[in-house]
Amino acid sequence: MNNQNVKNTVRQIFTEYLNAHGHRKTPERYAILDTIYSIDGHFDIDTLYSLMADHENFRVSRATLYNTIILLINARLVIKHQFGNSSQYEKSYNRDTHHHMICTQCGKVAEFQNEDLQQAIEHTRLARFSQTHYSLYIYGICAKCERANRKEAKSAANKREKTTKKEASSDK
Amino acid sequence: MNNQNVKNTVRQIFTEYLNAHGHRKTPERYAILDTIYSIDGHFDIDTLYSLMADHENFRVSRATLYNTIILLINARLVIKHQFGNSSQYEKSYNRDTHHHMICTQCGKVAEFQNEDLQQAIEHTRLARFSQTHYSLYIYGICAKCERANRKEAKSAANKREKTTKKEASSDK
DNA sequence: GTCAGTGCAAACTTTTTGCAACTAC
DNA sequence: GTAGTTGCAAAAAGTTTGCACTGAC
Repeated sequence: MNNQNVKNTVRQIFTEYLNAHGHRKTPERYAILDTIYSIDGHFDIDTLYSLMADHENFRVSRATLYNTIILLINARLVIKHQFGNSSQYEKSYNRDTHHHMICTQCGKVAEFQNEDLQQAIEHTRLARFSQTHYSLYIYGICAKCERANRKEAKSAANKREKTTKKEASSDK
Repeated sequence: MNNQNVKNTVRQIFTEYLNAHGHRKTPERYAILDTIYSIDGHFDIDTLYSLMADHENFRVSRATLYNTIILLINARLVIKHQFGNSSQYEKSYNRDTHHHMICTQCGKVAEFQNEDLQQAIEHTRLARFSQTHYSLYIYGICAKCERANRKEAKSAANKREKTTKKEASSDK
């Protein structure tokens, strides 16, 4: 499905959602939906706010962004994540299921796909709970930070050694 | 392992961590660790702050809580979650691995265990990334909200029907 | 004695809320 | 016309920061 098709489809889904819940179909809401579906990957409210102003040439307030994104989440067109300090969002329609690797040191988030994992999670039966979606965050240290840490550990070890020698030398 | 044993062990692990990184072993830090390991389940900074004052009879500032909890996370004694608005934490040593069900409507978080899922996730090999831990959040609607929604959908459908009839009656 | 760590308050960031103006219905 | 939405600004909530004081080493 190409990008324009996706946009048309999600607009339709959103319209149905708004109708079904007695909400108004304002131009702001559709502009926000369109902008979100132009973004690849994650974004936060601030980024979306800037994009709305720049690309779409359609200014909406942050309050409206917060309001609208709640509707989009309920319409299952957007997924909310919470890594780092601010909430991150991403479009969810027609997007490959993926999981997240998060470096606990530098905060970098990378996506990866794994069919088996996906199947296992989606087929989990939960009592008294109807599953709509899920997020899997795997935390650890990315290759870059790993290298940095090895260096630090080395120098820390050196430092300890020197200290143990009771400042035998005038070395700082 | 009983609770006191766990507390002793984590204190020891923390001591080693502090030594290894050249941090000081302050009474505040140990009091915080102890309090955290007295809590079952999740807690946020505010809860911890209150508990410190009430139970431990040892007052520490929020700033110190934030500082210390970063150390505890790095020492792998505490895990940080981010559902809802504030960060949630939980002890991680000697605690059964579990996953989370989160109701997107009322925000309630429940834990569940699933050995297969756990195995599948832990044994996932990731390129250029050394996994330390993970979080699996399954979102959906809990039984309670499900029931509430069925009621609401019903009354909304009634409302639409009336509206479609072009206000045939004087009904509001 | 020194400097990392602490408490406090102020600052900052992100999100929510109250209200007047606007507009989809 | 009216009630749901919007924008704005103020408020709230959570977290970080600067600084003077304290105490672990």
